[in-house]
Amino acid sequence: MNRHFYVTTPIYYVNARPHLGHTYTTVVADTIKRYYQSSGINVFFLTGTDEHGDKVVEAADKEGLPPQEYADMISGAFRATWDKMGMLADDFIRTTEERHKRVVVQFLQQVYDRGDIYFSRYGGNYCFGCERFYLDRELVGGKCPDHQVEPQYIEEENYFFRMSKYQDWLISYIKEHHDFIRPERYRNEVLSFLSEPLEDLCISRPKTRLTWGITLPFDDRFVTYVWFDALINYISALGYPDGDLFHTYWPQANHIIAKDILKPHAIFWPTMLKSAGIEPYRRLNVHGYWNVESHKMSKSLGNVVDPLSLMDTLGLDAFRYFLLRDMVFGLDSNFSHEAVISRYNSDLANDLGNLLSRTLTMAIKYFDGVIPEAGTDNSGTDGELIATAMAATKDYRIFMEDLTFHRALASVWEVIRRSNQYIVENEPWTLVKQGNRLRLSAVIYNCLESLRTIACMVYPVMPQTAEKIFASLGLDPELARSGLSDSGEWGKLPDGLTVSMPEPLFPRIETKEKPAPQVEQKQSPKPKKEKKTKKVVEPPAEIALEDLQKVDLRLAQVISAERVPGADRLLKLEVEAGGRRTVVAGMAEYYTPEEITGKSVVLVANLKPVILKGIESQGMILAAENDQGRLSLLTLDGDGKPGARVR
RNA sequence: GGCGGUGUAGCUCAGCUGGUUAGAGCAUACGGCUCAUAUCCGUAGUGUCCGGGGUUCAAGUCCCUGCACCGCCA
Repeated sequence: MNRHFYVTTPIYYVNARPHLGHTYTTVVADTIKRYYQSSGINVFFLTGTDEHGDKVVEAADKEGLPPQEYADMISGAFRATWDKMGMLADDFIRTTEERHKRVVVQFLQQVYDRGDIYFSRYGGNYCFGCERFYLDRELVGGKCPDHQVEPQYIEEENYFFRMSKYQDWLISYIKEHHDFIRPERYRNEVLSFLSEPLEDLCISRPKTRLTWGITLPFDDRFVTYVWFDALINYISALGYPDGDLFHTYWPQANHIIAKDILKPHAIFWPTMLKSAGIEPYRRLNVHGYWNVESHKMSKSLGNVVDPLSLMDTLGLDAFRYFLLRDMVFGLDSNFSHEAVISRYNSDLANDLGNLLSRTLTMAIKYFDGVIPEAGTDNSGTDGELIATAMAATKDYRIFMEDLTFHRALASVWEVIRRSNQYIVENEPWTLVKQGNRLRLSAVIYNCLESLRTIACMVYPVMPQTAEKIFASLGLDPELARSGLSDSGEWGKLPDGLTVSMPEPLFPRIETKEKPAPQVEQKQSPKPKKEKKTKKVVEPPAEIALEDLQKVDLRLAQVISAERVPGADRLLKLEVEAGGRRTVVAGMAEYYTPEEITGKSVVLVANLKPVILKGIESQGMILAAENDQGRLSLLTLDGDGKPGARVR
């Protein structure tokens, strides 16, 4: 096995503060670092911030700060967040640092000298928000699909990287190296993208438009395109080209990214490296998004969860556990308060926390806290407990290395469950009454040894918890950090140590059985709502009055309605709400056009318009759902003038 | 429109190269224990394995097709 491992997060763009997405990526990298380190491997873990480009200039302007000062501030926020979370990053690189700029310049020169950079003039529709050109067919109604702004035609000269030259090489490289990009879905996606001709990459920006960047070594009228600059951080931080770190760690480079930056990492970066004469990274590991309370995480929506505030209530370890246990690496997941509490109480408090607590209590009660000898009487279900633990350890390693953390943790929980079973099967309290000290020793020893094994496996994900368990077993907590290097052996726990009872690892979080803010259903027509006692949908966080006032709710009357061809659910409605407008509503499964026409409904009037099946929907009609998922419109009880404000 | 993915118990998901009565956790009901953070253990379930064809002695698992959702590309 190779003795070195290099894990990176992306360098985070400093136009926004750290949020859950960044936190997840960094927690994954930290977990990987701890896993390998604990297994006896030298790991280098890199993170940092990406600080050039016009979006940074824009964000800085908004704050009234010079770009560097602004970048210092946000970069500092990232660093402080990771410090507070105890991330074991070995370096934190910033693209505005000299050491980075120097390498970027050298890299550009290498690629230039190889003849892979050329100068060209072209023109097109440019969206300043996206910092990119658009083809006509990409525009929606003549506007940028992201920013809803008309792009401007500009013509300019720029430098281009001959990415297309390396297309065939890249395709065969990906095909020959099966785990170069994983999970496989993203590998397929890249290959599918590469099945079309690749365009060359524009790698410069004229200083007339942007000065916040690294000047090209071969033409000082231009700065480097931010992606070209940023990707190089992965080697500049290692001291490319001569640094020892570079030689030691680069061959084992594992990048962790979210799926939105797949293309730069899977296509730009390997071809850049190839051109510069550098070996490709070892692997690209791609994860999905966290949808927060059923809304998509996105910078533009701004519905981000502050990771620090969440950790304060849950505890760092529990938070990390949830992130890794609930997301299937590579797929999107939902982040809901309900799911977090459920995981916390059942997995952490009931299963693990309670196992430690009950085991230690017995060790203290029956043996004065001194770990007994394993003894010679292993007549009960000892063999099964040990077999489960050994098998789980093996699975765990496979899953960890495969980045299927949810399964790795499930394996650990098999041991935890088996241990709880073991206690019930062997009834230490009965052995005490029978005076069977020999058998009692074996049972208690096995429970304690099981906890040690569990702590070792849990360490990469929940380092503090692992150390607490070690400490309460009388072991040096530091040993938890290297516990995986000799796991897979039963009986490593020395007898004779003195255990101690810690505070509960995970005190239960009582879900106050609040009767769910039942809005008095004044007079709901027929859709009798079932009492949703169980599925209490966690209400969103409290908002202030001014937040509510951002929403423009209006009474609207449906003038006409028709089905949208090619969509089972959609109705196209014409409504009167102090002015006519078109709304596309997903009501076709529940209302016919005839039924809905004439109804007085509630319209969200200032919702950003969206295009659905080619129709612009200028608002949203409110409806509520019953247990079967059937929607009923919110209508008016009495008179009201269309367009009236709903308060 | 093209390519790819997903669709399995109320919820979240396992089910490898097709092979006995389809599994786990959570939630639910009932029972047991008392060492424990009212925790733990056991039992009980329910599933048209998205629909429709087909291949096969045998399909959740392969092929075709339709639907829904998602992603990438256009």
